[in-house]
Amino acid sequence: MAGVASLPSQWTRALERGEQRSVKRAAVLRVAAQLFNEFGYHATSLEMVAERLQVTKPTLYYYIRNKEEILFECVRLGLELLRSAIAAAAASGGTALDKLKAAMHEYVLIVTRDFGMCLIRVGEDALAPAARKKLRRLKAELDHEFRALIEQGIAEGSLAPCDPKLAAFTVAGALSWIGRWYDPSGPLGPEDVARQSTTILMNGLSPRRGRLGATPR
Amino acid sequence: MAGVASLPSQWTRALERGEQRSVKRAAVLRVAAQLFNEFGYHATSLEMVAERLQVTKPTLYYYIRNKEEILFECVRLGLELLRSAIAAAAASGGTALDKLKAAMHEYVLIVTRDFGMCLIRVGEDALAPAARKKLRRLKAELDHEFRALIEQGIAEGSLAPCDPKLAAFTVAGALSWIGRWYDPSGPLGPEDVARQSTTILMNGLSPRRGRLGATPR
DNA sequence: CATCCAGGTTACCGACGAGTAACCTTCAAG
DNA sequence: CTTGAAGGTTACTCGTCGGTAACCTGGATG
Repeated sequence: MAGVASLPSQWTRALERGEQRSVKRAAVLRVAAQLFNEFGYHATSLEMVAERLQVTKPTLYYYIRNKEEILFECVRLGLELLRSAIAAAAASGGTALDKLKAAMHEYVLIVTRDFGMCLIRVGEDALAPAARKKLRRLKAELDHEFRALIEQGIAEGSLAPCDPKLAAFTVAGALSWIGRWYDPSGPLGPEDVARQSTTILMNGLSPRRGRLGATPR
Repeated sequence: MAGVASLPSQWTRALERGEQRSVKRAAVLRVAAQLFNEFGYHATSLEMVAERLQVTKPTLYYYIRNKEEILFECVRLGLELLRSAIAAAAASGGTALDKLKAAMHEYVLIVTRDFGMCLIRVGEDALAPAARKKLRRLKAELDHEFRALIEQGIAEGSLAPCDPKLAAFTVAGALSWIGRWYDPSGPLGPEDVARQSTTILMNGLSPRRGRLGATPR
């Protein structure tokens, strides 16, 4: 902001305009995501999106190309959030177990928020094959990173040996599903849910003998 | 069948007609569920359903009232299957842990099939409030039975102490999610998936000390 | 043989929602 | 002061889809 103020006025104007534009575009995406989460993609009309933004439908087309692009971007943003969270966890210090726990925690925080929820609740099924393929690719990358974390943990002995593929699916599934039922206006905070779910997934339902039993850390 | 053959012909005729009718109705529901699972509720037109059944659209209205009824019935059937499976598991002998394992196994088998998958993938969100409420109620019952099984296990010491509500959500979530990615034409059989997922959920990702560690049974 | 009806058809209606065309307004720039 | 573009509006098109009306047909029934 301060640095921008010393530039030629035309530039700052242009920048401000550009910012305004992307800010508003982001608002369109966020509101759309919320409505998609509430009513589903097909049951959400662009008129509903426009109404909640206090504008008329054609205005939306100034910021987006079409309805599909909205969904694509929402899902892409959700995936991007997850990807960077997992990457950050993987790049942090500690054992693979610690990294995995951190990743799982962040995962929950994301799928309980607009774009992450949209990724989970709506999905990319409504999109044309080309767009769907791109998102599937992103998903595959994500799964790969997640699985790598598990494999690493098994290799170093901080995780129990198991099929990494199924383990990744199971864990990601349990965490993803939270995005289906979680209600931000409900009694449970995202942090609580994250903590408890990850604990259960790490320790399992069966009781543990020995002093490792009680929820570690 | 054999008993029916000795009845007056009018009766058997009427019965046959009635059977025909309900058989065909079931076919409508099943095909619709498959299409819903593939394309989503709103993206599936009744014409598509009719086409796959080799009839025309108005014919469908001889067997069902409207599109909403189809979805309602599909989801209800899915829930009914789950409910009876869990009830059967709960009524079986053995420890609560055994019952829970059995219930989880059956759960997977159901959500990888047409109606169970429809319950998971489509859900009741597209329905009018009244119908939605009924299904929500069924879901709540289901959750209750599942949770009771967990509470029972904790009480008798065959399960580790934890919040039964979150535990039920986490486990049911992990298992439900399978219905999202499972592909019947893929390499993994439902049994394999069920076995591995339940094992992971029972034992957790963290390694277990002591001889209980190795995947039990 | 006339009739009735289950089970299906063709042809249509009405609503709704995505997307577009053409127009209006504000405001910075020359 | 006019020009031009950003940002928005009203009014429309057009395809699709849920649902209905009216009609056809074959076989059991009296």
